[in-house]
Amino acid sequence: MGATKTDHFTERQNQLATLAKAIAHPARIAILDYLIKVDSCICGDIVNELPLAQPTVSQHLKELKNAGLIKGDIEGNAICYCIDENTWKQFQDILNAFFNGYTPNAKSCC
Amino acid sequence: MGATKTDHFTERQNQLATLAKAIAHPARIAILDYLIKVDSCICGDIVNELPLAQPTVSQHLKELKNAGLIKGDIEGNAICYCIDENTWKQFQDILNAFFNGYTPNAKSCC
DNA sequence: TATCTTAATCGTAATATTGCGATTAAAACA
DNA sequence: TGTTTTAATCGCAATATTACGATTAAGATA
Repeated sequence: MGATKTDHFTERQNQLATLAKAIAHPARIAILDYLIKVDSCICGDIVNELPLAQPTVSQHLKELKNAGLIKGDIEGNAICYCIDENTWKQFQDILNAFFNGYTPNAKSCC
Repeated sequence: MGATKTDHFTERQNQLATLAKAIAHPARIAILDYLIKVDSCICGDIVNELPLAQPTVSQHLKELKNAGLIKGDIEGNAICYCIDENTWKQFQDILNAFFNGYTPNAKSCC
């Protein structure tokens, strides 16, 4: 055990969970914060910004890329990362739909 | 290693990550979906709704309660859970602020 | 070509999460 | 009181995540 039973849940529930997981680490939030701040996406000085070693940052970048939140372009021997506009908006919509799905109800018991 | 280096990130970054982590599991999304659906929060039949054993569900409920997303009232020997309206709204605001913080920029390199 | 720079990948250790059987605690009920 | 119901907690096994040193691959540069 220890493995999530993804096949028993709906595709939407799994997607939402995966999406949340992608941003469920302060380093990944910090990376996204940085990419937003410097918006013309300077590359590997992300490593200088973060209190983490290069392989660790690389691993977090990979996860963000897998989630689709960022993309990277090769530029010489450096790599230039930035927010993926489309996925970003999509994520925002999915999360909004989820949170807007709840409307407080007076007859709730607690 | 293996432990997240929370102390090197800002409080906001950690809060956002913790928040995301709370909903980063399909079972927890499913629990929230269910609580939203039945809005007058029926209790432990959450277990019947989910493909998971009672202790597992109990553990997920505990995590959601820790995050503040749900609260529980004792009702006889059963316990009645429901969405915590205030935290829910707060989460929505925090996530919105994060996602709205990015505005697509033409001069992005990729 | 040899060297430097940049960033991915490999391998491994430490820790966290997920899941559940067994047990427990507390209230309901016979 | 003894039994049933409900849900938390304990203890453990399986797996996932986080972190990083060492290595590697590829382009830049001398």
